Amino acid sequence: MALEHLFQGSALNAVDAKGRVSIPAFLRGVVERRGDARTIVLAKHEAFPCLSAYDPAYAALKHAKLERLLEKEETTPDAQLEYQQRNLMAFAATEEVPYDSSGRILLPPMMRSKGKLGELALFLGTGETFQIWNPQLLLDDARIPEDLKDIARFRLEERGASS
Amino acid sequence: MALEHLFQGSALNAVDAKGRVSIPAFLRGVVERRGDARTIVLAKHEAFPCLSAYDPAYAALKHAKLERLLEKEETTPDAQLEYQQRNLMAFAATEEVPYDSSGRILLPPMMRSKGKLGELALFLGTGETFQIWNPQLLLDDARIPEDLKDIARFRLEERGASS
DNA sequence: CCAGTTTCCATGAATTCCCATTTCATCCCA
DNA sequence: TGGGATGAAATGGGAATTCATGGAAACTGG
Repeated sequence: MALEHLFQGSALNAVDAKGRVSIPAFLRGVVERRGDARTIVLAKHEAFPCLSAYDPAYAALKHAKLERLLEKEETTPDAQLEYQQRNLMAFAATEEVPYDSSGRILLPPMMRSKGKLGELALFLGTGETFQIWNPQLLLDDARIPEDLKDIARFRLEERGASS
Repeated sequence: MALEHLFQGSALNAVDAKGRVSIPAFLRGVVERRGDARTIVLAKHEAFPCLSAYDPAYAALKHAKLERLLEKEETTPDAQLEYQQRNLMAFAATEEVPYDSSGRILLPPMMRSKGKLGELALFLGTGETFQIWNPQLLLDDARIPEDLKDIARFRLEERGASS
């Protein structure tokens, strides 16, 4: 899977009282170049305490990949079950939300809770997808490289918050 | 990974009050021959106190290499985590910036801080990528060969600055 | 009619774009 | 050979646009 347009860079944006967040313009640019939707798909990240996000076109791609995998593999009960589970996670456990003309989404309460997001949302590009973190949780996570935490700290200072 | 066009040469350019720097024309030439983008990717260098820079096509190549590695490796939790970490460093810890018609980029504040760049930026071609240094830090680094420091000193004198 | 949403507009800051100036190397021609 | 003339590159400043974000207005279902 070689994608032309990759999510890259970092930004720290505010979540307002209504639960709105601006998706950084440089990430929106990638979403719109990959497909023409002004929509993103949100999911709980499978390993980290944050959200994983991507565009609908990428979701379709991932689905096609799963289908091909199923056809290749033996249709053992195990493989079938795993396929069902993955499909559930990929579609039932995600939410698709549009962003408005100013580039903001309304963070669905369930996702906000799943991602443990507070007043600040840290956006991190990771190539095929991007992540949305509560910056404090990232700083507290032992699995995150120190250089990346430095970036989070810089973004926090930039905004005038103390880490 | 055999690249046809390699970054080489050195130049010392000014960073203006708005944080803009001209990318030397001979480096821009390589960027545009490798792909057709007029953008460069900036990252903190992993060993030296400077920035590492390259073109988006090279970034995509590096990404594809990572993907292939993941597919080969066993999908142990360890391998998965390492993959996540590398992806974060490769994409979240970098910034892609376009250069304008006159060949200048706006140095993102975070990168300027990470690279400890002041009013002068020393560009050094290193083949697959190039580096951007604060010239004084290069002169102060014990790991840098004396001959290279001579080049830096020459560039500084050329410009009328004292080393 | 009210609470929760969604849409729309307002603003200040940041960033991009555009044009002017300068410097330097190269070229050309008297 | 000695000046210009030419062109590419780097740099400076200001105008125009975009972006993130706050708040008001309109809408909706109950």
